[in-house]
Amino acid sequence: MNASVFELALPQPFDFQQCLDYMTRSPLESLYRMDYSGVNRLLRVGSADRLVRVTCLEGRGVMQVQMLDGASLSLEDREQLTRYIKDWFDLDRDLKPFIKLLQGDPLLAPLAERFAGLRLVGIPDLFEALCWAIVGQQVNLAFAYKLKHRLAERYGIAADWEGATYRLFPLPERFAGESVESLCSLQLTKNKAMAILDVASRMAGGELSRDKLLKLNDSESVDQELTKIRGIGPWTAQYVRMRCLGDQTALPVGDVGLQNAVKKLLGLSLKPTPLELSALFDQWPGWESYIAFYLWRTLEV
DNA sequence: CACCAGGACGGGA
DNA sequence: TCCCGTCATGGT
Repeated sequence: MNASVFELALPQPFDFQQCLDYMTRSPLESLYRMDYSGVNRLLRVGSADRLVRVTCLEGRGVMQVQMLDGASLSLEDREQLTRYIKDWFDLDRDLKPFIKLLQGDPLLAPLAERFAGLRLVGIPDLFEALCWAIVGQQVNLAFAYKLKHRLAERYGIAADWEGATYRLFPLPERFAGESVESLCSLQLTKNKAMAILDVASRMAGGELSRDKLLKLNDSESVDQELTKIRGIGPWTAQYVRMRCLGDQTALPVGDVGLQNAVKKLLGLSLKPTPLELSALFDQWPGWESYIAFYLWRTLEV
């Protein structure tokens, strides 16, 4: 047994291919790279940047995590990486009740058929999640991916492996002393540039962190903590609760993609309003984020 | 050239 | 509190 590889038990249901399909949706994704059997990405583990490969042996019911540099992991590093991988693929969630909910609802049953085993792919790093949400405000996804790539390319750490370049999303500290103008040169709007610098500064100073947000007892407090930052509105806060904090009840009602998905689902002639979305989801309490995530998939498959 | 895109903000009723 | 105009930038 090589100490550079470890395994995690897979929950049921779990469909790795569904997760990979989601992650492959944009050819512009720059933070990880997929192939036929898994995904590689550069991650900071402890104080080192490690190239990590994730695959699944679904017959044995395990996920395999491999360090591509072949070097072993300390126990502490392995625990940290395990935490990250579990959050990335939402391995600790029991989806059985969710599948039951889908199957028992005529409106949602098709989702169970099409996406069974798909996990809500997370963005465990708060800074990355916030930046991704900020660059994604009110622009199409293709452009959002370009902006993220430019951020990673200019400010992130890179490592080459087998002819491909892998990038670590920049750390908040990297933006200390950066100007709004330098971010705007990447074609971020002024407001987005200022928001990212503000978030970076708060996180680097320890005032804002994922752990602190997780310790708040209700979603309203989280939204309040986040939306007090200029440039972070309700959509961004809800999005971060959904993709980063693992809040099953998060529902980005202002999301135009979700609105379009529901419009399609119900055969409406107009996009539903946030209020209408909220009322619709009242019948599925506790699984808002998963239903929203699955509905997003219906726009791309 | 119009309209859209996985919004945010501020002023006015 | 809710509504609405405005900002801002690339894609289609």
